[in-house]
Amino acid sequence: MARKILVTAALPYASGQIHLGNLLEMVQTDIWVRYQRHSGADCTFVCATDAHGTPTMLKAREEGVSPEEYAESCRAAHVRDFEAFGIRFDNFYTTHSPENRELVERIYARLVERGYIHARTIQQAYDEEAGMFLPDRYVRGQCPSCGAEDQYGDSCTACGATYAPSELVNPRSILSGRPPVTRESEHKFFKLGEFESLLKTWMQASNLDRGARNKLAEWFKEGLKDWDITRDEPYFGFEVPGETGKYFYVWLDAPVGYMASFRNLCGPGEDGDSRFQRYFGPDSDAELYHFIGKDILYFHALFWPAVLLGAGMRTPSGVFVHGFLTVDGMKMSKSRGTFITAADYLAAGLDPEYLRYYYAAKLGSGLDDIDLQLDDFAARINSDLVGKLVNIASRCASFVQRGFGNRLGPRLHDPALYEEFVAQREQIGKHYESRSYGKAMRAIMALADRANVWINEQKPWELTKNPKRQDELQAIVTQGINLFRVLMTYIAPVLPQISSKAEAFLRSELNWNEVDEPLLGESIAEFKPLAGRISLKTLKALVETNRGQAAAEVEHSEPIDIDDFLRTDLRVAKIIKAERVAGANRLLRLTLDDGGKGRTVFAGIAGAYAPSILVGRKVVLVANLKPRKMRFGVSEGMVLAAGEGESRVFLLSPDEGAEPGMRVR
RNA sequence: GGUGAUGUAGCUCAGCUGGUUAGAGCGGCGGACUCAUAACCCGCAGGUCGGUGGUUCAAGCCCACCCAUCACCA
Repeated sequence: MARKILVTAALPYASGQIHLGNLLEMVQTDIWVRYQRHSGADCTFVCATDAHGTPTMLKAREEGVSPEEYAESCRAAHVRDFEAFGIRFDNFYTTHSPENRELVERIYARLVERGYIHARTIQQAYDEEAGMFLPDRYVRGQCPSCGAEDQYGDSCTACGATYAPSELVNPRSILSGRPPVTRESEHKFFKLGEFESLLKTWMQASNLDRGARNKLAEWFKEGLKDWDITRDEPYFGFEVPGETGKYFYVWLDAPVGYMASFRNLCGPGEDGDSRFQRYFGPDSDAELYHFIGKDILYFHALFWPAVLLGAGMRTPSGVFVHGFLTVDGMKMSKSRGTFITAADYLAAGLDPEYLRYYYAAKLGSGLDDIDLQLDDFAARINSDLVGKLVNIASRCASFVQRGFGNRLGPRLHDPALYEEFVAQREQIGKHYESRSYGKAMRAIMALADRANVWINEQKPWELTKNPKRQDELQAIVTQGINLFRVLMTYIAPVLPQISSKAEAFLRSELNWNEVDEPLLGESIAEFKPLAGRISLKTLKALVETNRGQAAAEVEHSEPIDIDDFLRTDLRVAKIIKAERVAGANRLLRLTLDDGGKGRTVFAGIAGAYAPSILVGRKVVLVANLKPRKMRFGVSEGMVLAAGEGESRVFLLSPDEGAEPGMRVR
């Protein structure tokens, strides 16, 4: 009996654009789902746009449309982006749906019935001009703890203190800019604390990573507090039945949105209902897994199972938590150009399959962050995917075509080797199952290495000259093609496009459970390159373009703390020598006195400065910039200048008295 | 501040319940081959496994402290 599995990925929020971080999760989930389907499980994958909440309401207002219309346009954009990356949902719905409303109301009614809801009056910041209560993030002011300016209402980015918005010094609403007043409001609370022991039991029984368990244990230790599940109008969401002007908090209806998306997929009427019940009924034997980022573990491993337990429904079989994506070792940032959206990636002409492979190669089961390094990215695609894997088909195909009219031979030359490849299926499957895709990729690439070595040893190119050994030659290249076929089958969950191209080439389906049967005696299609190389230049250009756009919106640049800034070692330096660089019309080679041994820096300022007027001038130098090898030599730093480039470049210089080597801060 | 995670060759990472000379891929250098998308193959160089102290016959792996990085704090 095939496993029945329902999988979800975290709901992307309406107002956000899909970026490489969202894609990390979607790709992780999609690979798992595809693997399950390949290996014979009945696996369903649903998701939705998280439509509700204050940000959606305000954005819609800004754009002069209804929140429904706005959320729908976001959903369309989400669908488009995910499709481009080969994410194969069975349903991508929205949380603003009739199914979701019905489920939320039903669950809430049960929680009320069983006494898990109580009312409490709270004090909350209120913007009188905007006429609404303010979420913590909509109040800014001075941190009560360290005095840092312009901090959010919930925590300080400078000192890390957490507090209530009312504690901020000189608070103001980011909507009207006026100081908020405090108003009372009655909210509904969910008694999370009553579920502590049930949650602990659930945690033991369910599939959670060690890291996630640790985190939960930490929260249990702190004690579980009641959860505020309502918001005041105006709000975009579902109204609480029996109340006026009260809405369910977006985080209550979002996870229910998983169910609602599935309910929608099941179809209307009783048939739909019974299918739905097979997955969500209390005696369901279906597995239910949520893929999420570590930032929303609290919601998925505490609130969500507790709500389900409270409503007498089944709980998730597991919650799979992944880390964040960093780019070149740092958080994605608009100003660094590393906040890359799905659309940016595609616009740069990069193949989505490559990102899928790269993520797969680096993903493990834990919640460690994944770093996207551009050089590493290019290297892995070019050497692993193209140089190793695809190359196997490429180097064998020419023989099959020229010598045998694209027909494979009736036998393999080395059946034992083929068996070894088949024998890896189980282990690789386990790696997929446990989400250790990195290990799976390594195992596959190790086999690809073996295949390439084997072909080298067989030297098929020497046999072409010997008419008596044509059968042997055909058996060798037939084996090569078959080894490729096995590997493509293994990697198919990661590379849907390339593997379907491989299927077209092999004129046969890649079937996980049938790799032990080699493809013999069949005729195959003419070989066409399955994947091309990428150049580092394209990748770098992607970041550069983004950075350029970011510069245009300075006011939105992300705040950094003083330590971030101090990592940049700025020094006063004096230009000793400045000379044009032959072959580069924008560069000047500057020899600098930096207070130490001196150094050489290439600066793109030739369009604006004649070398002669620079000598003796003092500038500001980025002293700890990694040396960069250029065609003309190594640049050991950077001099600071303002402007867009070409002739519009303006060097910064210190006032009189500053000496080379002085730190700038 | 509290808590958690991470720190292994230039880069990305493996290293099972502690056990012989610490591994792979990429990059670098040298060589070989020519079937293949300058791909593939062989060889070489590169690490006091963040630091200090401890437990042990034996520690990258266990313990303590410290340092650095990242994250979370509903």
